Amino acid sequence: MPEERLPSRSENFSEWYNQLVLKAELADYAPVRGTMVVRPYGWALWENITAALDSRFKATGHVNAAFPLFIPMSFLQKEKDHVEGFSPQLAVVTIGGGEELEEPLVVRPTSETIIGHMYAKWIESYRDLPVLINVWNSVVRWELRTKLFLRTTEFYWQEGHTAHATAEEAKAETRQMLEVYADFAENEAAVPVVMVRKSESEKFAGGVNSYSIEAMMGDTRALQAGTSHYLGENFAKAFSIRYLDRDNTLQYVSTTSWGLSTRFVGAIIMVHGDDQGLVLPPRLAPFQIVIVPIHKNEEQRRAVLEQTEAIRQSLGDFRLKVDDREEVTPGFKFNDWEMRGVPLRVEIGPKDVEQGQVTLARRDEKGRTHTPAEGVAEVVRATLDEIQANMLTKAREFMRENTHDPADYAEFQEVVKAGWADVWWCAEADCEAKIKQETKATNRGIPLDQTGGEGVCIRCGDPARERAIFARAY
RNA sequence: CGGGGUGUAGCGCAGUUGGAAGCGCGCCGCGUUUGGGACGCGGAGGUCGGCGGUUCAAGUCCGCCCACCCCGACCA
Repeated sequence: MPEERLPSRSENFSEWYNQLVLKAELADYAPVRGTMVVRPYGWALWENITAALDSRFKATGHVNAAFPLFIPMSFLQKEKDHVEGFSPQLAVVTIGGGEELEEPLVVRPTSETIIGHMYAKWIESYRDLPVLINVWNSVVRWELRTKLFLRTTEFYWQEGHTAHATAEEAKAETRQMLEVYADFAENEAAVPVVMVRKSESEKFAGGVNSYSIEAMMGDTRALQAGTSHYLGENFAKAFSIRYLDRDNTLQYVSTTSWGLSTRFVGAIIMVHGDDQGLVLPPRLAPFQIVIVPIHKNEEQRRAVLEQTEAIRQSLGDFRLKVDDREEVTPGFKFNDWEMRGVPLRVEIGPKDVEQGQVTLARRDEKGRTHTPAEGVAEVVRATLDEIQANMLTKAREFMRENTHDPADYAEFQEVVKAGWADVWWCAEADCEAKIKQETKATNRGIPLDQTGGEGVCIRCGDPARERAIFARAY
């Protein structure tokens, strides 16, 4: 049954990814070009992501709200860089109820403008600040080249929008949310990331500074996995968001925005997946455990199912699936759940019942172990924790091994073919553009954690005060 | 938008000089199976992407259109 297998990651990473998304039933192509259906298994994963993030947002004082899908075209035009950046990607509604509209409506590509408009109405005094709102929604960007989860015409995400009395406070918020994303990525998804400041050419359209978490995929390409923008007073001025301070002086607020999307599902797939399929981190997996009962005859069946039910009850604290399908063999189920990335498989067969044990098979490592049925919950809990930690360690190791410090530009050109380059950079846009042209590697950003000192630009040799990461990116 | 490719059963594909629409997987039924992707027998399932043309006859030849995929430019 060759078609049941995936292409190997080494032979065709892109095809491996596409087929895995379809076969694991995370998503499917929808009728409109570039759009996707997130299937129940994929959505369950996304729900766990949203829950982990949402609790962090709430813990840092944010509240959720909802804003409209439609935005008047004129709103987009109020911030010059913003409209320039997003115009090519807009979906626009010109007809409503059969009538040509007075003013075209943009299907939101992001909500800074409409939220800015409302903030102008709601904010009058320093007592109204800060405003810390997050929204869970979907947005539309007419992308030219799409890929399931990584870049789709419509995508699901959260966008946080905050307004502050001072620039310092807004900058601190920007940084705080970047750290929230990094914490989520590493501790929930086992995805190691580098926190960076984006270069001028890579930053958000209309912002002052953009920051992101960058993750290394299994083919060493970089993925921008979450962003946090310091918008300064740009949107405050465009939408006249002002407040009276203690001294009765009219001031502009400083705003931020930050987002993390269904793209992150793609990151989890590409960071952890192997030739067998998905490998999901226990903290986010829709099913942490799958139980596969094994039996030959009716007598065994009764005994095994009885034991299965007992084990299931003792594992009641976990997200768990019992695969009691009669029409497929155990071997089929093993492969099936490995494709779907369930972190831990519990096998219960006649031998196990006889021995008073269960068989455990970890998704992150080969091999099986046995553990007494008595006290299985403690062993399972410890094993899931180990898997979670092991996945992060392995991904960190991979990132470290494939991040290089080339001595000169010739070596740089070599290493970025299959890895990241962490190098001194002169901070000139021109140099950045030429590097992109010559190597296809883009500036992923300036790591916040700098080694210090100074050097010379990897390309032009001019004095450089900062190091940047260059890599081919998704 | 430029370059390349593909549209035939749910999926993957074959279909010769134009002459009766097929194969594998999946699906349904029955039986035997079940510790790493089981097997036998019997079945269901088709506007051959669309429109037009050539022809006694078109999945096949011609024209136009549409959609999707891959590679680039744009991007979370």
